[in-house]
Amino acid sequence: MKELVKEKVLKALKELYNTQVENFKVEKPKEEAHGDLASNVAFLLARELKKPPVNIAQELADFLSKDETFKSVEAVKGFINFRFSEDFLKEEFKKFLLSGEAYFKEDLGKGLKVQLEYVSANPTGPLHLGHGRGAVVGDTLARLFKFFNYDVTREYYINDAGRQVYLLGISIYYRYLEKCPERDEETFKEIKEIFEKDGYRGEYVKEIAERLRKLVGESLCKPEEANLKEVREKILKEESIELYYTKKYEPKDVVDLLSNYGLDLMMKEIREDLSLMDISFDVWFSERSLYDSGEVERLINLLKEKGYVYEKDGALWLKTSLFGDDKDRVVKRSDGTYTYFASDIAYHYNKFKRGFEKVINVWGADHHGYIPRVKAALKMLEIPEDWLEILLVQMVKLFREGKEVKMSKRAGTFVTLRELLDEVGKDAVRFIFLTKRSDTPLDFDVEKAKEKSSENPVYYVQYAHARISGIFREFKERYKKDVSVEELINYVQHLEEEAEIKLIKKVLFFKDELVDITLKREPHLLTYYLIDLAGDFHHYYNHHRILGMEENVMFSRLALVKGIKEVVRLGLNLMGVSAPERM
RNA sequence: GUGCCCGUAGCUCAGGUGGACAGAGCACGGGGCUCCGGACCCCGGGGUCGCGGGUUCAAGUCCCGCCGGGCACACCA
Repeated sequence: MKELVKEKVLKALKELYNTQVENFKVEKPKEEAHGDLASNVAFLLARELKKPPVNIAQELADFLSKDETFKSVEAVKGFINFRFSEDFLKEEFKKFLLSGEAYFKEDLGKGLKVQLEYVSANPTGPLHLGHGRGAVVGDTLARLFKFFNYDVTREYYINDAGRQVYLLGISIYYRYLEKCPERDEETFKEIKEIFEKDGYRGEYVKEIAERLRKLVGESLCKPEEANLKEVREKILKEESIELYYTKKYEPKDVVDLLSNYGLDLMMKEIREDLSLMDISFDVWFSERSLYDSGEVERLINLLKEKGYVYEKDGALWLKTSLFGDDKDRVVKRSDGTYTYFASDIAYHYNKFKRGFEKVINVWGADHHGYIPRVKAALKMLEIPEDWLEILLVQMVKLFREGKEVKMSKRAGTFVTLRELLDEVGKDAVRFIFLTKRSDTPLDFDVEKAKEKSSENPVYYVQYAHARISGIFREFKERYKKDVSVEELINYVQHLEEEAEIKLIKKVLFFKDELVDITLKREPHLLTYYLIDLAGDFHHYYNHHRILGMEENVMFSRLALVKGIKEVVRLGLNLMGVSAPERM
């Protein structure tokens, strides 16, 4: 709708003044009294035309008034207020009814190759609420991009390398050794020391250790007597879960073996958690593969050739401070190993080489200090500045009975994403994660999420959908037949009431809304639109009967609610929330 | 200490590339179908948009300072 008006304004400018402006706005005014859409063009032209905005607005309004698209075009204090004619709106609404969601599609993306990377949680523990929020934001954006014809790749970067993976192995081994009837005390002491300092203390580690014990018995209690090869084969043979890391990587010692085994189990958990939320990925990208292929090393060499690497204190440093970072960063430690930053640059370079034209990373907000160094590295590689976009997602706080549930891995009061999903369900989780701008912290009230009332926006919106479905069910029941949209569109002309025209507008404006949400990367606005639309519908429904009215009234109203249902369905769908036929 | 984000009604928050009298939900008070789903609807009171300057025809929105809150500042990932 906005585009249409913009075009008309541009045409008018050309005819009246033979001029063009770029950055004028056509927007939905806050006040309905100011029309369906309003524009500020006149203000922007005042200087060039050497006329007061009020006069320009008047001239434009007079000119555009002739257009049948509009019921009225008025100049008010320099603004131009547009009001669509009802005939135009009804014709558009019919088009929408016939074509369904396709009516809202537009070739925004033009097939642009976009990669969205999100979640990418460390495979050393279960997903927590923050990961879930990132997952929902990323997934919803992916759906929106697809809708507008971007060529989207959804990717999960698995941090399966480095010290954390080693610590996972240590932690599993510690929990395993704890329960050994007889064990090598020397080894136990050594492992225990590392564990107590940096180990993962969650229950899930114990579970992995127990699962391991079932497979291999006590054969790892005394590592010097253990036959690593046999143990590994035993695991591969007995374990019912598909093992990737355990199979692919020859372990150098027991801890290494357990690291791989742990990774396999954790990744399985993570995939399951995500699929419970209907979230899936096109690519699962392994950090370790960047080392295997030599990409990390080659990348550092490339940066060396470009003269951005120097040695200090036995380590290799990257001159990120040249490109806006606070200080230079280590890429290769004095012990010869690479830092996470090094592989991360290689990862981004890899994305670039894969031909993505736009890359969007959805990161936890605690990573914001990390952004400048990544951006600096990309500049060194001469990758365009706007190629990488980073969206930060703030943490989620859990509230139960009005009190914050403090999360601490150590205290054991850690609520996982899985637990929340089990308790309140996918729809509520996905919807509520999108009820706030993603860059501000979110308070998640468990009781409200479970409540089936207007306290809970999920139900409010879903209820609108179910109610409309109910109307059509009842129609079929009473009249023993279905109605097709082809029949319904013939009655659209009979929608005359103000509330009905208002609803038609609301429905048709969904397209502008979607475009806006996509370009601004603010999927939370989807929830606000839907709550608003659902509210308008509930209001309408409470004041207007549909079934049993005389033919023109009944069928025109059926057409109207059919359209609303379709928009609610599409909106929920883009958020990955179900649109139930009954509740 | 430095950097980033935030401060809008009693509570939770929209609005933030400046634009027309500041919005919603909840809570609080009062009301609503013999009839399509009451998980709904209607009415009401409620705000110096943290404070102080500045830019502008126009500031909740942009700039500066201050106050209050969050996060980040490793040869961790």
